[in-house]
Amino acid sequence: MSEIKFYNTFSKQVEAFEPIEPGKVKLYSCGPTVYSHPHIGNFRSFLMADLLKRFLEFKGFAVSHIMNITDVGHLLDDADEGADKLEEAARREKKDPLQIAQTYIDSFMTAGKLLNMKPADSYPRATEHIQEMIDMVQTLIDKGHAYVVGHNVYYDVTTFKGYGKLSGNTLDDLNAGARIEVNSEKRNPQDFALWKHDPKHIQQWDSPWGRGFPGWHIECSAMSTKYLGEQFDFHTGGEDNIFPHHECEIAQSEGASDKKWVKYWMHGRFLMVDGEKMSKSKGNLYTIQELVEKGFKKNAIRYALLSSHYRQNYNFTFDGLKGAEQAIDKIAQCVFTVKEKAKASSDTAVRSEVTAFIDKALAGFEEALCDDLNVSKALAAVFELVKEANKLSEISAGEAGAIIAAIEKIDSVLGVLDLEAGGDEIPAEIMELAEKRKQAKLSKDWAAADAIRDQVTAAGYVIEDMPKHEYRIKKAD
RNA sequence: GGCGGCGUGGCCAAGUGGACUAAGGCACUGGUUUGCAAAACCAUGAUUCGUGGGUUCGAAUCCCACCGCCGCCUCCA
Repeated sequence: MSEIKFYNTFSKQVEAFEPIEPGKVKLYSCGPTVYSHPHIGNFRSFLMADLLKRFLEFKGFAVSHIMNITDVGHLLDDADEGADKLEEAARREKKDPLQIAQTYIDSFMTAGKLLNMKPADSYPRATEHIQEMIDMVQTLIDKGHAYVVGHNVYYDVTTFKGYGKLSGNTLDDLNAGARIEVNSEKRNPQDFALWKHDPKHIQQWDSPWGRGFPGWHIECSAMSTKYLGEQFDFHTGGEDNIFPHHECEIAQSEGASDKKWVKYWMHGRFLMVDGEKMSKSKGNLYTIQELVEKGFKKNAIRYALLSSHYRQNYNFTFDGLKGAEQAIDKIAQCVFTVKEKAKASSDTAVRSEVTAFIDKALAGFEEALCDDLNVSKALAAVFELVKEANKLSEISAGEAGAIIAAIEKIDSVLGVLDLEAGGDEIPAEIMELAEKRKQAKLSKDWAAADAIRDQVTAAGYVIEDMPKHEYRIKKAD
């Protein structure tokens, strides 16, 4: 049994995985900021966390998973000026910020369901944890990590010796970069806000420092501590979160607790579309719902976003999505065929060569994922299994059961097959046509059979013939 | 300017010093099968891993240079 290894952004190395508490894993994922519909890029990062979680569960760990919802806007820039995005959206759509947030939370949840993401144990919302944030800010002030200027509170980065360790930035480098407009209130240009006062802000709360709103890093520190404790195993996010967001979170959490906070940091690389960076101006910012409306299968979207390594830029294309549909169908087809072939059998015996290729595939699958979630390699093992299974001309009931159990086990991690749903939903009239065609074929009326097939094709379905006049109907791509 | 990543067959992608005479998927072509298709199976495709040097008995894998692409350096998954 190979050991589980993950690349840790903090150490910049692949490390052997050892949970803090045996058998248990605590996982925190940076979730959506709900001022717009989440897009495929956001979901690539969320799906990385989903894959990690499903794999750890596959390996028998009890996983506690928390994903925050950022429903309070961030400042646009560190000069602490400008509108925040949630409030901008609220003004644009002439709605209350919380209404805006709810709209996009719903959108996020819908898309997550379409992508067959396992729900987190809890989705804490920033606006419901203001008190926890205030408490943590107070602790940081008491410990000398933070200071108050008027109605604002800042974190003094020079008081935290590890600042910059995650991102590789040093205070000097950041100084040299100096894109930062110097805010004269701060002791150091790199200091970041923990609590801000701004009368223009719509969302405001009372605090010991006056009415205001929390800085945009404190929510993750406060909420993760509340739900997972002062130390936990994994923190995931997109690569852009590394700096400043996660760097600042470490300074806050470790500054407040004086304990090593997160054991493994995992960050997904950005997704590109047609070789270009995704952006609104290029019009290549797709949402999951849009792709489903375009007729792409939700499982194919999941497969596509998941099928390349999370530390690799993934290039999203419609051709790639088509390919993903084909690839999933190959596995689904195999399951169907195996069941069909074993239908008449009541033999529970399993030949040793069948056991052998099943075991080999499962071992290969598991070993690949143990290696820092090498999905591409894991998928190769799956397709070897499919190929071997397809080669069998006779399959006993026992063998079919073993093959399908293996594929189910694999899909508990991949989550792309809809095994319990049994494939596409087929309308009754299409089922009738298929049955008529079968009768036509039995009476060797090929012209009638072909005419019916054309009719079915025109309706957007495909009939695939099986041995003994059986058939499978599926939606056309 | 500082830091980091990538470039493998038509497309996606694994492999990071020796059984690589380079997985797997998609697409293509030929064959088997089929009433004809589809699906499935078999076969075929990189003398080669961005380009040029170098190290080594041996390099896709290490080093140097160059070219191209991507990310971070206080909005961003």
